[in-house]
Amino acid sequence: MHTGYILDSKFYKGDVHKIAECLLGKIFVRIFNRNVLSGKIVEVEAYDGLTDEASHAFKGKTKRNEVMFRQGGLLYVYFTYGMHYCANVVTGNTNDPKAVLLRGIEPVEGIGQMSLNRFGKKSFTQKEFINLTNGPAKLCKAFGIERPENGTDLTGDKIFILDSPKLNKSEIIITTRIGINKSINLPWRYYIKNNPFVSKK
DNA sequence: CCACGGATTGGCT
DNA sequence: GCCAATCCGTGGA
Repeated sequence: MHTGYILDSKFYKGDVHKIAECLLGKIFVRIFNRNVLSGKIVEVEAYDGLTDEASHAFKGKTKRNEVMFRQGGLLYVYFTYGMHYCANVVTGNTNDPKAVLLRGIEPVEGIGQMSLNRFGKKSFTQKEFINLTNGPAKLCKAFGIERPENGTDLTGDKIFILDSPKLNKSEIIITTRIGINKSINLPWRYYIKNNPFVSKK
């Protein structure tokens, strides 16, 4: 099944930017109805509720964003555009609202189930394969992540991330975030060069 | 109370 | 490239 250790609470307590970059190449795992769904993280963005106007937490704690204000190592799931869920890894300590948005994952295990979740059918074309998880809302759909998963402890046994060797600097692109209107010049987006499951160039 | 827009996606021009 | 879909949080009257 898997190799590598489950990332522990210490990992998630660190600096959000370092964690964002470190998460590239690691394996995101969800146990879904007894099935193992997993994939390699290939694209992320960092959000800092204290200094970053684009962060959901910038204006303070609300019912929606309260998970971001808790300890690092939880999953922050939010609902947007009336139909989509997106998932973040919460980092840092209590009342230090920082998180890493998962924007692209390369499927590894449970691909048939992911297709079922995403398209309502088990088989898929080559084009649909890329389309399974190359976006923040797409990957949530494929992994079956919705409102009940908000606040899930990533050091538990339902959703967790497996360690993997550190990537080479030359494999990583660092650039500005996408889909936002504020703090648009911060270079807080990280992705793996040439990976087809990155949402956009 | 109402209007507006969103860390997106997919379909159509 | 443009825009509708569709819920919900936020802000102003």
